[in-house]
Amino acid sequence: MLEKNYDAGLEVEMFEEWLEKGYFRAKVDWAKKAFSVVIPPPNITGVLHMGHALNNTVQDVIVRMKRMQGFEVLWQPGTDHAAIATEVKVIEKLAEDGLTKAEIGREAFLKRVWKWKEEYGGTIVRQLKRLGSSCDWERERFTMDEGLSEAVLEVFVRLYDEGKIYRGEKLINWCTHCRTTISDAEVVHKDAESVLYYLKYELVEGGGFISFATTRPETMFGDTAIAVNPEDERYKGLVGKMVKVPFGDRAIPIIADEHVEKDFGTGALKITPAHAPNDFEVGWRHGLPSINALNDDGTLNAFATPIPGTEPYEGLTLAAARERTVREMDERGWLIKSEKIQNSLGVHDRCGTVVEPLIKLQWFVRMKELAEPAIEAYKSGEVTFNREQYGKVYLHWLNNIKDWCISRQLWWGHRIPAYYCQSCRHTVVAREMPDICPKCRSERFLQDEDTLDTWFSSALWPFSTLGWPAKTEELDYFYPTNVLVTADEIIFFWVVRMVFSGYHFMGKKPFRDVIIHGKVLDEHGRKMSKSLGNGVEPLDMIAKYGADTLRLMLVFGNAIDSDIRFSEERLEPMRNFLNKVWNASRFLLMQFEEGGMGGKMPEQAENLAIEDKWILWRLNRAIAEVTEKIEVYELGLAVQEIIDFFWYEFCDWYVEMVKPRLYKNKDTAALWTLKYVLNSALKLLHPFAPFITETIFLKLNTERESIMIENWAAVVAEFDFEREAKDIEVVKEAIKAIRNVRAEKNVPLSKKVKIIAVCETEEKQAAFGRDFFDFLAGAEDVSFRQNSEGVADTAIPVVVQGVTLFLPLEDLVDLAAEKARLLKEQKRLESELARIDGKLANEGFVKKAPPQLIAEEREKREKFSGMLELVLGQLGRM
RNA sequence: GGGUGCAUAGCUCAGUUGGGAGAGCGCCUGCCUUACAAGCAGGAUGUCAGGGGUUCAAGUCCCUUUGCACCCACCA
Repeated sequence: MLEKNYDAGLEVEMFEEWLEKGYFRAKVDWAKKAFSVVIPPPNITGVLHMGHALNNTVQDVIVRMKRMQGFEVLWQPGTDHAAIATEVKVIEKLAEDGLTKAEIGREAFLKRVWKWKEEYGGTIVRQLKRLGSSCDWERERFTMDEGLSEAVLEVFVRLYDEGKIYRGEKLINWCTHCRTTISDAEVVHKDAESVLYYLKYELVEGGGFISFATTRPETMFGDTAIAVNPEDERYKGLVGKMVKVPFGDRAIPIIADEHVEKDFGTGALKITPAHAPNDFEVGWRHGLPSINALNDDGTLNAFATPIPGTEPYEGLTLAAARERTVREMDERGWLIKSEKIQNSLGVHDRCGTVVEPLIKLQWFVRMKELAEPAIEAYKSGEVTFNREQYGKVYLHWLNNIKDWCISRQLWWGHRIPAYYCQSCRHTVVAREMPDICPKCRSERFLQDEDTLDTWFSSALWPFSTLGWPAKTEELDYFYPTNVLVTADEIIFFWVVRMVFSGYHFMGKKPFRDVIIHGKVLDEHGRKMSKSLGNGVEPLDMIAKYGADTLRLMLVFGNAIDSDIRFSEERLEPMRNFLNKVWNASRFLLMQFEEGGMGGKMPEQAENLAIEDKWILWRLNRAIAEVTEKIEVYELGLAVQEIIDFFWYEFCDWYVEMVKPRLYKNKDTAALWTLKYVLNSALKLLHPFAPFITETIFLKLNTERESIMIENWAAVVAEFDFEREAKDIEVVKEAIKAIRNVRAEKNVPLSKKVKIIAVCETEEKQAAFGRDFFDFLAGAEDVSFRQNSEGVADTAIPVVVQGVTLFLPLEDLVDLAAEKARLLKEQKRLESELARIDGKLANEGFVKKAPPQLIAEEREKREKFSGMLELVLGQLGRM
């Protein structure tokens, strides 16, 4: 017997047992079909947030169903070393002890990071387990594991040998806060209000001026030209002339370049190749020198030459320098005016610091060629997205791809395997430090100080976790994986990079389906964030409601790709549903025990009643529907169908219908059907609510081991009881109509009523003769007549398809009211018929609509006209 | 500047090959019916943002207007 309420507190123990029994374990088994998924590895700095909860619920639902369907399922778990995020955390911790990373040195620092990882890195893994994630936890990997690091080395060396990795001086994005380069994908653009300054520089000869507009006057230390559009008549005479940069007293040329827009500002543009992407291009085209006036920490360096005779600029921050340059220009009359404009600023996605474009010597991956198979993969349908729009985003990014800056000035990460000969400066890229320089025979090498972008290693995740570069059976069996579940913001960082890495190194795509799900927002539709303090801890919700409830809430009532507004109110309906499941199960268990079956049930269906056949037929539909919806990753619709079936059909109707049979004689067919349907429904629900379904399943099937290793619910061809189902639907209509009348007349269910049913066919009689009318409609008994002759005029008529039911409620009847009710019904039926007749009379419809649909319309017409006839007949009687 | 998505009941949202507008919550009425009051039964509520088009048929496809959200971007 079950307790009165489900206790979610038992979930932890249950999970431990699943682990012990090895249900999540994946092994190569060529007799079975493989199904594999790689987890988007959470950062070791992470703690479980609602986004993770959603992401992992979706994956868990899919893999749990696949496992029950008989696939050999690998859900590959693991964590990411999260280079910047982790390094920042450890630096902060160091600061608490009054230390800096420079003070303790590289080796000691890395030791501390590893220690930090041991201490905190497993937090999120424990939390994922609490959610019920059925990963093969024995295969947990970490992006800095030995094996995965070997994969990184291999990839770097191979790409270098192929000429796809190079080192070069290019304009990169520099974060002055994190003191490292970042990739384009890590720069986010924020709208900003800036000031556009109109300045002028004096011509070297002739004493004239040229004016231009800029939002960054503080970069003028790096100006190496003034550019105008070649078509611009205003400046034609000036091109080739020199102007004086007041700061440092340099002279720079006026050049013509098509990049300059005549209509913006004054039509002239200062060119600072070292500090702006466009200017870098212009400078490159014109062979201009570039002057880097910035230190790594965002202060100016010695190239920031002041106006002769003034204090140095060196050491000033950019903000301070802007203020001072503008002031000094103004004092000399070189500031014409300033105006506010809207533009956008690139900031580092991790820390929010404004990104400075700088020229630096860095490592890059040449992307153009690598991107091609990834583009083709989407175009040919080898790799799909659950929504076309995400495919477009993916394509757009790949079509406009630029080389990927992969070196980072961090210590935590995979160190770049480039070695520089200390005597001849020759570069060797190799899996390990070379013994001897191939050029000068020197034996002294220094390894590159930089590490790789975190995403460099996660790009390899689908195959590095399976043992690559070794040739493993796992790779043969589980690669490519089947589906990747993630959020849209990760498409560029990760999805794209896994795809081209997969094609390049494995010769195959890394996965077939990419499922992009929405974000979890707070109840007002805002992002959950620490600064707003509006985050909701999944673990708190799990503690209060149980993991099953949270999981259901995250997928119910939302299309998979739309954002979810989280509110505790949304958890309650799911808790209520699970409570319903629990209590229905409790009731059934009571029946089975009282039925003296002691858990032993008949193996086969025998002597099924019409309602048994109906629910089995309806179960078939539910199984087909739920399975299909999960297959196409529409989990919300799958849950909707489970609830519709279990609650509104099985509990509200079927269980009520069979109560008389249970109470009277413990009807075996009813018991069998109840158990069969409940077991099947539990299986359908299991991927979403693994804990409660396991608990109930084991109580219900004491001889079984776990619901997890049962076969997925299957559609049974023998349950093709469509005719019975139709009759039961009419019975339901009738019962609803009777309840309706009772409610209107305020007749409680406890006041029993004799019902007279006027119907022709025996099947209808069989359906309407069931004794559940007592429970469901408060009927004392149902008697049948061929026609309505002799039925008291004071009986209330209720018309459904093929049947008129009379409720003799003499003392309550109000003839006028009943007449009005029937007239209303007549009107309704007539309008339905008019609609159908309109359709059927439409030549186009009859000619072009699918025959199936036309047949349905004809059927409806027959039904409604039959009902109308009955209503009219009754009206005539009255 | 370029692109994408959203607008459906009071609220939050489903509605995926175009074929009789749905759920949850809330609201109203009545029920302590021996599985469940976290429940049961009944009820009210929609110019599916506005306009145009395609089609026998449009919440669903196309165009357009308005409002909102997001993404990309080398707008000095």
